[in-house]
Amino acid sequence: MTDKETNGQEVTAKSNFIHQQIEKDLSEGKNDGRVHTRFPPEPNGYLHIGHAKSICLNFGAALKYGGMTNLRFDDTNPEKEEDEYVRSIMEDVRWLGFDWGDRLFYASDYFDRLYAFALKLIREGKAYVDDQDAETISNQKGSPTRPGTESPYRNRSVEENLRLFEAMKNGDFEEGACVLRAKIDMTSPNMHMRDPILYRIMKTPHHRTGDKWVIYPMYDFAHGQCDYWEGITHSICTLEFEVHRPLYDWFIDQLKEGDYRPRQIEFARLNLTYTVMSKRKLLELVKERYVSGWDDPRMPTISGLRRRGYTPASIRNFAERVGVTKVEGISDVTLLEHSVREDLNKTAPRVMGVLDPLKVIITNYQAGEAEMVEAVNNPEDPEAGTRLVPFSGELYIEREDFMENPPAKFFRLAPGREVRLRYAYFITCQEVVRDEKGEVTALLCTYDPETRGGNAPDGRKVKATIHWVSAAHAVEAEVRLYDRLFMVEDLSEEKERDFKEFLNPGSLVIKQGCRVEPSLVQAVPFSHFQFERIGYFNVDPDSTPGKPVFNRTVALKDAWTKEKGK
RNA sequence: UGUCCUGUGGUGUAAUUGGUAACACGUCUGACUCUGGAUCAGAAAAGUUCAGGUUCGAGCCCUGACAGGACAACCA
Repeated sequence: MTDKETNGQEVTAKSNFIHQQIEKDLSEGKNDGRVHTRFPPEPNGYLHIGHAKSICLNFGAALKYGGMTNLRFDDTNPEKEEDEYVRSIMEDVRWLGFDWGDRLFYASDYFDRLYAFALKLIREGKAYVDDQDAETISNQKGSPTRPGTESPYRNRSVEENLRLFEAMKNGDFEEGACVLRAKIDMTSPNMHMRDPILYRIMKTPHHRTGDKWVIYPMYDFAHGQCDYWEGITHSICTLEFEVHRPLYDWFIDQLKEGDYRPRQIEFARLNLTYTVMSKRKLLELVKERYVSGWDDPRMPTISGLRRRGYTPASIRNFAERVGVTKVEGISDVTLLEHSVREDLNKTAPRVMGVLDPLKVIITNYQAGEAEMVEAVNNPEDPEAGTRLVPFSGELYIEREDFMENPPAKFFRLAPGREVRLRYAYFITCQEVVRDEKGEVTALLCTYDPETRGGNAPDGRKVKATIHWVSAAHAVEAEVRLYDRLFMVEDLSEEKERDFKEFLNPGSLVIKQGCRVEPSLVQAVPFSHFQFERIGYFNVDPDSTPGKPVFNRTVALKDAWTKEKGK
């Protein structure tokens, strides 16, 4: 990880409806003027760009109003949760530039208190053990348009409930034999209020509590209470939990002693064009090897974006730009791409690299000789200085930069035409060399020694400047070019077919035999570069000594490609 | 045939809380340039889902439609 740990402070959050609600709460003197948020991932997968939005929102709001943010793992389902995910989530949050201080919690930290709270509800006649199976309970729940009916076990005595619940905890029953339910209202128009399940029996070891428990609380029974015990004031979550809010509030009502109470506020999750954002689908892509892993650079995961070459600042800026609302839409990936280009343009050192080499022989250059030319490291940053790049009579240029029969708006090299080799000399193409199949294998060119450094003393201009590397000095590299993972813009509109049918077969193109300037031999994994005129690249950890591997983060904006498309 | 949420340029958001639609990305011009990058200047693009109503005045308030979404896991 070579990106600097910024703590996200420089993100001056523009206002949104959540900030407005926080300000209203503050002005009404709620919760002693405290603002305390939390980021509550379930450790059942890697974090993605949608989580990044939530992280920025939660940590950002606390930063803005002088509050704090807790990191809390919502680990109430041992069947899905693993330590690997816990590890990766912490890494990703830190990498994004946020700090939860010493406030690292797990829902499982509260299992004892949750159990005690359940006991209290039973004693108050507000919870009961139901012996029915899942299907029966589900049928009794009714439907969104039809009220539910009460369980025959609903009115058991407090004593019996206490005894049964303890037996549940002691492992006296099999999985599925019974559950603990809240006694609320089976006719409520809100399905979540129809005697929701509080505890179920699961004889699966938990990643943190081991086999201490065989009963586990449901999300609804855990989340709000954890918020309460941690002193959370604003519990920000996504829209699908909106219908859970009355239940969230009901539990808080049972728990609350003073004036303090946490408040749940929902916002629309992030959707991005040409990708999927559900952990279930991402897990499927990983498990079935459609991608190389959670950190495959084509994945919208934070680890994937990191490996692809995205920077924390670019992701934070993106999160800021998409804003926070309750409108479910889909944001354009090009906005994300714009955010990295903007950041990398200011910070990435420029280098020269040729993806598809075409040999150029400078016929009037002394064979076997070489010299160093000075190149600017970053025109956007004078502090970045300059470097020396070797030049010789045998070079490689980009195959795309030469056309034998150039169309009107093609400005680059062509027979008889003169162009500038960046930071070096003007060259003119004199002759095209081809193999027996007619394939162009080399170009014979002449250079003008007077143009050293890139300018002609006689003031003559060239239409184009192209990049190059010296054949003898260049380092061979592998370059991985990425394109969108899916071929359709909005996957949510393709409900009829399996999402995997829309995978883009060309999302990864591996190019071997690329040539990069020698300064790149020892490039450190995860460092960023701009290959001049091509795009931004990131060193992949697959690199080996002497054989770097680069990932294309994003291409440079390219007027010629656009012109070609016309 | 329910309850709740949401409808503003192509996309994402704004609109001093009732005062005459703004910003970003994208698109299109042009300038500049040793990256067809960056930068700079400018343009096109919504009259706010629709219909009524209140008001001197409505994207904001009211009513009713319409459209999209969420909710019937012992998932979160």
